[in-house]
Parts: sequence; C-alpha cells; structure tokens
Amino acid sequence: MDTNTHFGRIRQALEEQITSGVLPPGARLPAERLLSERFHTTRVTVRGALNSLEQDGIIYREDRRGWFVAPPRLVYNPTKNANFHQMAAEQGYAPDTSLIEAHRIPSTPQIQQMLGLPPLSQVYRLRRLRSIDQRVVLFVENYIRADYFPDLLDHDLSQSLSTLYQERYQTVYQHVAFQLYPVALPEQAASQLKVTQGSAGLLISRVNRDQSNRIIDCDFEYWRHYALVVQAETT
Amino acid sequence: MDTNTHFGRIRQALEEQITSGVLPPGARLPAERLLSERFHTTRVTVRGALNSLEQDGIIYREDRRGWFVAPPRLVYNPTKNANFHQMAAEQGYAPDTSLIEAHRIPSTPQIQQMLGLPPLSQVYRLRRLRSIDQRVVLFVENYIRADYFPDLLDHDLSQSLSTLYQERYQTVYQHVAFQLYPVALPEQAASQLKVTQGSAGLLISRVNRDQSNRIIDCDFEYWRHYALVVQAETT
DNA sequence: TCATCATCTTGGTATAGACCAGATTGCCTT
DNA sequence: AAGGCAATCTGGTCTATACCAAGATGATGA
Repeated sequence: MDTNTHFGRIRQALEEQITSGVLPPGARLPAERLLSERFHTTRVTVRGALNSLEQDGIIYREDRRGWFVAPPRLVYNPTKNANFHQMAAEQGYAPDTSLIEAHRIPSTPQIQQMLGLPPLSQVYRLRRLRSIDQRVVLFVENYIRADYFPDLLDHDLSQSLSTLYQERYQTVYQHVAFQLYPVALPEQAASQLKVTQGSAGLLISRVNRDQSNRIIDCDFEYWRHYALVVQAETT
Repeated sequence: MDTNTHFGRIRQALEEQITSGVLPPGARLPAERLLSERFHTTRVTVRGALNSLEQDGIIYREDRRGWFVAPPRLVYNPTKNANFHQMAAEQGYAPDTSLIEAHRIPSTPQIQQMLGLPPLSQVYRLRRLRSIDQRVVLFVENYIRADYFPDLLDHDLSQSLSTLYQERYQTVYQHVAFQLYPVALPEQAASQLKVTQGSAGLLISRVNRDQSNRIIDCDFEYWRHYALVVQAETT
C-alpha cells in the first residue's frame, strides 16, 4: 500500500484497526467528518479511502447511517442447490427473509425467453430481501411458472422456495444454469439494500429445472458485493 | 436513474450516447475537464458519474490515458476447462498473452497449503498479462509444482498452459476447484492492468488437478471486473 | 534515422468550504 | 405511556481551485 498519500495512509490505518481486531465485524467507524479532522485532511479524501476499503469488502456503508466493519464473506456454492437459510445457518450466521411483494403477473418478453414461455403467460413474481445477522445482503426477484404451482401465493413465502417446492409440490431443483457478473446495483436493489444507487454489487441470475428437466423458475439475485465468495468444484 | 442531480444527468447522457452507438466500444470519451465544462459542473462531479458508469462495466479507464467505452463482456465458463486463447477466439476476440516473469522459487506457506506441498518445496511462478483486442483484461499468477514439470521454463510460456501440459507432459486438467470474489485490485495487478490501485476487480483463484487427481498447479486471476461474465451449468 | 528531451494533455490527489436529505434521538405534549 | 415534532447527526452531492505524475507528442540533435 502506497503510504505517500493521505489516501493510502488513511486506508492503511483503518485496515490495521480492523485486521487487528480493535474494530470488530459490525462495528461502526467514526463519522467522515471526525476522520477527516483526525487525519488532518478533508472529507473528499477520507471518502476516497473509505470507497477503496469498501471495494475490497473490508467495510460497508448504510445510506446516511454510517460505515461499518464487514463480517467474513458468506461462502456460496451455486452448484450445490443449497438454499439460503441452510447455507447461512451452516456457516454460523442467523439468516432471515422478508417478503416485499408477491404477485401473479403477465410475463415480460425477457422472462418468457428465460422460462421458455409463450407470450401472455402468467408468472408469479416474488421480491424478497434477505439478511444475515441483521445485515441485508441480498435482494432477490423470483419469476415462477404459475401453471406448475397453483395457489403458491397462499403459502409462507419467507421460507426457502426449494423447501416449499419439495413439501407442497413434490418438485425439486435438479439442474441450474447461472450467470454471475459484477454490476452497479440498480435503483430498486440499491434502495432495498440501503446502499447508494450505483454502488458495487454482484448479480447472479439462475434458471432452474426440476427432476423432469422442466424449467420451473428463474431468479435475479442482487448481492452486496462484499457479502460473498462464490465457490465451486467441477470434474 | 435519478436525473435531479448533475451526477444522474451526466450518467444518463453518457449512457445514452453509448447505448445508442454514437460512442462505439473502444471509443474514447471526452476528457474530464471538457465534460465538466459541457455539463456546467466540476471535475469532482464528473468523476462521480464516470466512476458509477465504470462500476456498471459500461466504461473503463486507463491510468492517465483516458476513459473508454467497454466492449461486451467475455463469457467465462470455469467448468469447461477452456483455455483463455480458445475461449476468446471462439467469441470473436483477438486474445494475446505476454509473459512478465517466470522463475523457479521456494514456495510460500500459502502456496504450500493450496498445492499440498511440504515446506521448502520448489515451484514455478509465472506472471502473465492477457488482453483481448489490445485491451489488457487479466493479470494472472500461476504457481506450478516444479517436480511434475521439469524444464518447464524452457518452453514458450505465452501460450496456454493447458496446451503446454498436454503436448509436452501428457498431463491434462481434469478437476478444478475455484473461488471467485469481487475485490479491490492489489498494487501489482492494478499497475499491470493500468488501473488505479484499489479499483474494482474480480479475483478467481483455482486449484487444478490432473487425470490422476494430483494437484498440479494453482493460479490467481485478477480480472478487470467489467471484462467478463461467469457462466456455468450444473446438475 | 533514431534516440532524447521539453511540452502539453490526461487523470490522480488534494484543499476548504457549502447545502441537502434521510436516520436517529430525545423532548414535549396529549 | 404513546405519539408527534424538532434538533442533531449522518452520509450524499456539489462548487471552485490547485498541484502532481504519467502518458503522448513533436521538435531537436547526434
């Protein structure tokens, strides 16, 4: 790290405080104005250093609330069909899902293409927000074939979908195709995740098939970029 | 997009120019000072908008050279063992690899652990820079078991390693374990990729085994974050 | 012809302020 | 005790300006 600039010095100082454990995961950092005084510099420079640490996943921000030390990343293995609650629980986190909205709507061209549906087909659209240890980390949109899952909306939608499919519809995820790319979080995802629109995120979109190789749903997962590491093995 | 701020207006204006094709992939954007005049604002604000577009992978910067329109992302399928040259060529890009350095060195504890080696073992370390269509997109460090590949350094190391393994050592990649996470690019990767230290990147680290399930090498791939989309399928 | 150096242009870093808007908090009223 | 309101705190956005360092360029000289 280049310590010839204020930028670099602030970055390093904060990084040391964090890795040494003086500032534990979840702890709040001093306010930007306070930091700029303490380092004899300006807010613009301090924000540069904070942004850089945020890029690295060491800290994260909540809009107009402050900066916090980021906990270790969640390990996400898309090849294992793991559901969110199970995955988080196995790694010692306290997961939670809240349902934002659930509707039966006409499918859009994009969704028709992903699900292999004809125009005017009906799908369920779920929007849900997921957190680990009280930190929101994931905003997810599910699009589900309505014809395969009658009365889906009558069930508890804050649980894992894979569990619901299995218990009520005798359907399991068998095959997953996913794409993963770094993006700037779009407006809705950003506001739900309480970050500024345009900040870094990871978009994972998946198309899921059941035991009969029928496409049953697809989803768009918007993750806070520092919240996870994706891991997989193949032969 | 919020067009009530200069930030949002600049973002949108540039985005339109790009998606409409007025500014094609690879084109250079006007200088920051010029943009700030044209939008009746300051460089600080312009840079905010440019950073946001960069996050989104719509534009990219080269240190002290300027801002450019980003071409479509390279599709990277880690499960297919595709080598870089083959993968890029299949998608219509002109790939290139340049060797930065190649040495036989004592392994570090981290590498020993990843490769399952005892202390003091010798490994080759390759550092290479890869580009598509003249744009550097990937800085990669390979650590290779020296005992499995005698005289490796005598060969042409700007080609694909998997090709070299196969043709000269009768060894093929059989099993890959990889981890993928968004990071801020560390110093060396950033300078090689001609971006500012601390800017967004994607780190993919892999541990590769051969047809006998022996660990033969591992690598650390530092990608410019906008340069690729990771894609995979599983059953 | 080719290497070198000065100059210009570019983004990178920095100062020193300012106002806005959402989140939090605590007092004050009912 | 509960609700509402206002003060205060936070980060978000912005102006205006300055100097630095590396890349690009073209004139100069061997």
